[in-house]
Amino acid sequence: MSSIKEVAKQAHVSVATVSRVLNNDPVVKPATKNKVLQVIKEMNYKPNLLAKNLRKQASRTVVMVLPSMSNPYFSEIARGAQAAAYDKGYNIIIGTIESKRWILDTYINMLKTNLAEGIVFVSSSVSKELLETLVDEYSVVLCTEYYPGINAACVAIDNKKAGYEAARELIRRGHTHIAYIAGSSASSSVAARIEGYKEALNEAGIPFRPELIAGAKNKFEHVKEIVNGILGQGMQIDGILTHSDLQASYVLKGIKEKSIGLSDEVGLVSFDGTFVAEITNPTLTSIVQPLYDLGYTSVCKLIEKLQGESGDEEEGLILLPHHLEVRET
Amino acid sequence: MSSIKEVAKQAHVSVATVSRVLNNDPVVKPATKNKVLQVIKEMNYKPNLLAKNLRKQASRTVVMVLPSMSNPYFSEIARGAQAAAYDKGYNIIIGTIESKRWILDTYINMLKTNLAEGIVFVSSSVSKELLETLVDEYSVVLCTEYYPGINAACVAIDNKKAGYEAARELIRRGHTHIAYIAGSSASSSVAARIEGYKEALNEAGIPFRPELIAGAKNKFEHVKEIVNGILGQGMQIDGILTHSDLQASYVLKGIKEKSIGLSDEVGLVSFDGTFVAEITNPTLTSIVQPLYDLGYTSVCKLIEKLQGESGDEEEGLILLPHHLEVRET
DNA sequence: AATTATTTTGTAATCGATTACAAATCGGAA
DNA sequence: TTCCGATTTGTAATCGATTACAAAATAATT
Repeated sequence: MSSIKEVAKQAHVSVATVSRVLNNDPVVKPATKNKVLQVIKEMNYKPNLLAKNLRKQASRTVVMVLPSMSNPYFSEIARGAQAAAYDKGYNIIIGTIESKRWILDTYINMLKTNLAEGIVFVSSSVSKELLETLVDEYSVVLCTEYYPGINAACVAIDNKKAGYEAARELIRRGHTHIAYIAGSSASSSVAARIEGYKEALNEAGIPFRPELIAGAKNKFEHVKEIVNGILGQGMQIDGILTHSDLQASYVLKGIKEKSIGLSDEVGLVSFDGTFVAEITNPTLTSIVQPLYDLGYTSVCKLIEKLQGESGDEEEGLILLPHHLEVRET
Repeated sequence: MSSIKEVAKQAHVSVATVSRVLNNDPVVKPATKNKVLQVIKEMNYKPNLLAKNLRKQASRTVVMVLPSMSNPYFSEIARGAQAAAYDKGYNIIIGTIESKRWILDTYINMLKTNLAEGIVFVSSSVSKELLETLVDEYSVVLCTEYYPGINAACVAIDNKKAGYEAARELIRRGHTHIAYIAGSSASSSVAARIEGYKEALNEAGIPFRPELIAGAKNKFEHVKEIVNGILGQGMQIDGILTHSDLQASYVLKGIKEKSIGLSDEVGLVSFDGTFVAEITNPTLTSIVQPLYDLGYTSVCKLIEKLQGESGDEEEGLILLPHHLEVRET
């Protein structure tokens, strides 16, 4: 492997000059610059970034941690994140937890060992306690999930408004017994959406019934259990909100195979708006999140933070617009 | 940021000793080892991996390049790849091309600049020409797509057998006019599956008709166009094989909204077996690929290669088992 | 031509680890 | 005690870049 030293020797200049050429230092005389570039091309030289990174104490690498990869919701965020990193000239490591908590250490250690300069946590991929120990020392951005009291920027949608709009849509269609299949975690987005949901009920004069709310994982069996559980309590349901497209697809599946005792005329509105909403039969009405942009913006914010000189900026909530897409359900 | 030097000073030993402790060198006396470990803990010291990587000329990082992320087919491969990297103590960078060819350079440059030690190309994320220039100099593994004449290991399923089995299933059910919606690229897997398909036809005494084969992208509009094109030529179709679950879901969608002029009793078998096959209505009969294992094995092979002393091993085709999963279509 | 100012290049320290080799320490045998 | 070998530790070079500072080369000024 050719090094800068060999290039210097071949070009009859010092390593400093070669380095200057590599970094486009305008101080080098055009003649020498050309000579050096010539040699670089001839030798097919590429600088060793391990050395550069060490010297500059910067890896130009960021990490994005996702709960999982199998949900298209996350892939879309990751796609935006990759694009942002590319545009800003950074490398990005996309890591997933897959519900094995200890894997998170791998990614956090990248910060601690200088392999990465900053990190984006998507959804509930990290606990508040851990976050607290990180935000002071490292650059952290949150994506889709807000942690009150944590001093880190958060990029998300207005979940309360989204919950309100989703519920209002069902109410508009005349549904009044609306169940809410929330996400599994007690996250801020779930809480905010429920708030919005309540507000819509309230506005329509429909009493709020807590029995109609339950958390469920992105697993068919789990969703089925939850819905049947609510129905088993004798609750009449004519509308359902789900936290994700996948959950909604499971509801449809359950209805179809009659393992969920709902008529197929129940109103169904989901969150996310991934391609899943378009391949189910019937297709899903959903609150479409700007997933790509959420990923893109998160990484941009993080990199801005890394490059900004003063460390004490707003660190607020950055809300991106969502919209209701009415399809067949 | 604390360095090894400061640890050495605090512990009243040399940096060499600290380094030995960090690397579990059995030569250090237990007493000093404990003393050093104590200081490391007190100072909350973490070694700077940028320095270590430079010195050892190894980043313990590999790259996996995927055509895209939006297809669950690839996410599942990526999931396996991540697990393998984790198990082997490597970092992995998952990169997607998203049909912007120039992005590939980003990942290849990681090899050239010592940021990564090896690379896995999934599907047709790289051209044969480029591959040829890479395999001699770098460690390369191919995943799901084989390039004859290229000296790199390839992890895939037996596509010919899979094509045969898929077609045979439709024939078994009495279908004889079987269209094949191949992948968009002129890849080896497409060719192999078509070979198997032909073999099944041949075995059943059904004449092969090239008009029934067409490539299509993973886009609804494109699949619709292709299928309607075949039908427009007056071809009677009572069975369809698709290269992916997504394509099959588009066929179902087209049938349902009558934008594809097929009866809903047409036999449909897809490849992949992602979760998509389970959320469509009806659910998809498909050739299930061991996607997670394909990703896992690819990365393992790559790392083995990196760690192996002799560079000239078999480099052959590693075939993983697939199976036909009969669902509703 | 001599002096100064400016441009261009080179020398050497540095980033933070690893590791070959040398040196110190220790224990036991003569 | 003295010497030898084994164990343990330290010194310093090294990885390949960047960069402050010094030095050389060139241009401008008197």
